[in-house]
Amino acid sequence: MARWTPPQGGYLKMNVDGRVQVGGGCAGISCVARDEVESFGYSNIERQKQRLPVYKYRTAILYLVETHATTIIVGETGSGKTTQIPQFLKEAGWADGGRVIACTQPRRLAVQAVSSRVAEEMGVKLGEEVGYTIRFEDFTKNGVTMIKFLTDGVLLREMMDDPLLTKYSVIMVDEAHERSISTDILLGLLKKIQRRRPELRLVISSATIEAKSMSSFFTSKRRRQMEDETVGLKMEPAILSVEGRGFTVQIQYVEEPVSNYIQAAVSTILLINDQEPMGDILVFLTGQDDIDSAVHLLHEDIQNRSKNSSGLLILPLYSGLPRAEQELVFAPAPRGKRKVVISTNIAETSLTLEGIVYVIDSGFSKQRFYNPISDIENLVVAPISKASARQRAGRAGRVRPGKCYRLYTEEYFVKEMPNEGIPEIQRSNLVSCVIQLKSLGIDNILGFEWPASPSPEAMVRALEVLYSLGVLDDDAKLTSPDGFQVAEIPLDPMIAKMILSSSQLGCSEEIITIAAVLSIQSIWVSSRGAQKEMDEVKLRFATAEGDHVTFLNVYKGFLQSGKSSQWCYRNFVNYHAMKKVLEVREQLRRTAQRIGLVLKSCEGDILIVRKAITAGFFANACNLEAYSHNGKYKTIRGSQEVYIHPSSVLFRVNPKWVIYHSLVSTDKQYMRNVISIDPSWLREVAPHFYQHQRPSSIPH
DNA sequence: GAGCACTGC
Repeated sequence: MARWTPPQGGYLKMNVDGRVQVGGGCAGISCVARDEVESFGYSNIERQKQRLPVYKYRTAILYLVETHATTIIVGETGSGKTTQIPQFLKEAGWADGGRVIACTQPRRLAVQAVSSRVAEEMGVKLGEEVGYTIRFEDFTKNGVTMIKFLTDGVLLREMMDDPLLTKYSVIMVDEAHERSISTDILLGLLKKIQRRRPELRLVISSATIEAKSMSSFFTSKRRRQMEDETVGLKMEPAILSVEGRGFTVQIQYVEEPVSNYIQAAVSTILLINDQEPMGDILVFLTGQDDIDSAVHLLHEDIQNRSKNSSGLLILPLYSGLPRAEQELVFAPAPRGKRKVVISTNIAETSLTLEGIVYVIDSGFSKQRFYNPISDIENLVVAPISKASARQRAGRAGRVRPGKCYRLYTEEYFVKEMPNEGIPEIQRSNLVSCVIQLKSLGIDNILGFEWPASPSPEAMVRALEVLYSLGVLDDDAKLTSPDGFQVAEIPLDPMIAKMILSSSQLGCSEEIITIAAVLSIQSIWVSSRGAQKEMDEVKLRFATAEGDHVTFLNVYKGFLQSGKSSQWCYRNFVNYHAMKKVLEVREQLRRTAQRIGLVLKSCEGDILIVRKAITAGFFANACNLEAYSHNGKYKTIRGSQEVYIHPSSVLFRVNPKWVIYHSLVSTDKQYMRNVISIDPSWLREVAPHFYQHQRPSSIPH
């Protein structure tokens, strides 16, 4: 690779816009700051609690919650809102009489971290007065737990049994500014619940939320009317801001737009290393490729100029990295070395690194966009929002005053960068979301009040897909039993439908294994280095039927080895992933039994396994183009040009008819996880879907 | 013969 040329005669020129107090941050984890955790003793804890900014708002918060149906708390990093507000509420009696205070988080890790911190502060055992629930883990005790932390996804599942969430007196929705799909669905549903349960209190908490738009969402004419009827309770939300406790972060912008942000990032790292006092550097790039080339450029520089940059400890960070390598970023740098973490968005919210003093922000991240017309989700590099930029900058001010180098101009930041990102619900396939609402009895999906409405096209497309799966009827109501059963299974409806069919066909044990494997990222060890060797090992499990059947062979081998980690290591299989497969599989078996499915093995009759897969994924059927030399397929439904991904066991095998699990779009559309089928099955499992196809594409 | 931002049930 060519050596980079430093732009503009050496280094980027930065201008300084003065000192800017930066907010944002991961409230969940950030409240458990190191200085708080490392001290002992009740009085010490008490003193620390009083030092948190939120402490002086205690009375105000309790008053607002008492008198308002909804209270919006805008709190910056380190304000203490997540750990303290539930305790304030409990002390004020909101958990009396067996009622429970709930606090939701978007991520499992945050739920665990925050709940154990709160249990420690209250001097109780986790799982008693303070508990938590995430998928696979329920540390709560009925009648004992007063404060319960949970993911918003778990709370949505709870609504399927108890639509009005009657055991909760207050529900605090934390990190609402992240606008995840679950958070948005939850907010829409909570607004509805409030109409039926005026005594329920909501606390919406977030770092950088546009509080006014959230407030207007929770305000409506009908609500004002209720206000008159419910004496003393204000329906219009209260808004309270709590300052953070982060350090000042000085922001620097480039004077001219940069053409290559990877090179710009690399030269900025070297600039910091030459000119700035010690302190670790965190760089935000978009993905694995960017990160790898930045790491490469830096290593080249170290070799060429050995002196200056040899003091750098360069660490990549992204979710696909093997666990051990990921953990390196948490270890402090050796004496005299400066740590440089080059990361994706994972360091923006999910992971918190201590000791970062300098942040370099490329201004971009990878974001998912869904096209309802083609029904394809794409991952594209897109500009971030001001809210994200502030969040990234805030990562530099956790231990002492820091600096953030933005690789874009101040003018761009002020004039062009959007204030907030597009909520996930407006960028996603809505199939799961629609069936969830249907199962909660929301019949008029198109009339549902969202904090941000998804496009009608995406909504209609989701309804179509669910109709074709036979889980919605002509009136868009859940069918019985299929629709209700699919809604109960905590996976994508197409997977759920596949499981239902497997119960009828007599291969549910196998299909549940396949469903578990498909629901985790990858069961293979990621190793770009030993690719050839890995491909060869993979052939041991490969079958002509396709990837799904290959998964069955891997699972079988794993069980026969006695679930051995050595076996996994030898076979390039990710041991942690396989443990997860076992866990998901167990949950699915329990769910299947609960909803009355038949658990049965097909004893090697793979044909019916492929039929069951077809029953869920018939919409992803593709036909190899006649006389195609390069493995070109066309989707039957949309005549999209697609290819088998080189990681598939069917790559270069190119069966005439295939079904894929998902598409990845790069220079071509690649099908990942592919299985060969007999086209006659398509009409068998989905006659309604295939009867109106063009004559040329009708399977015979 | 190529590459997967991040979550969650």
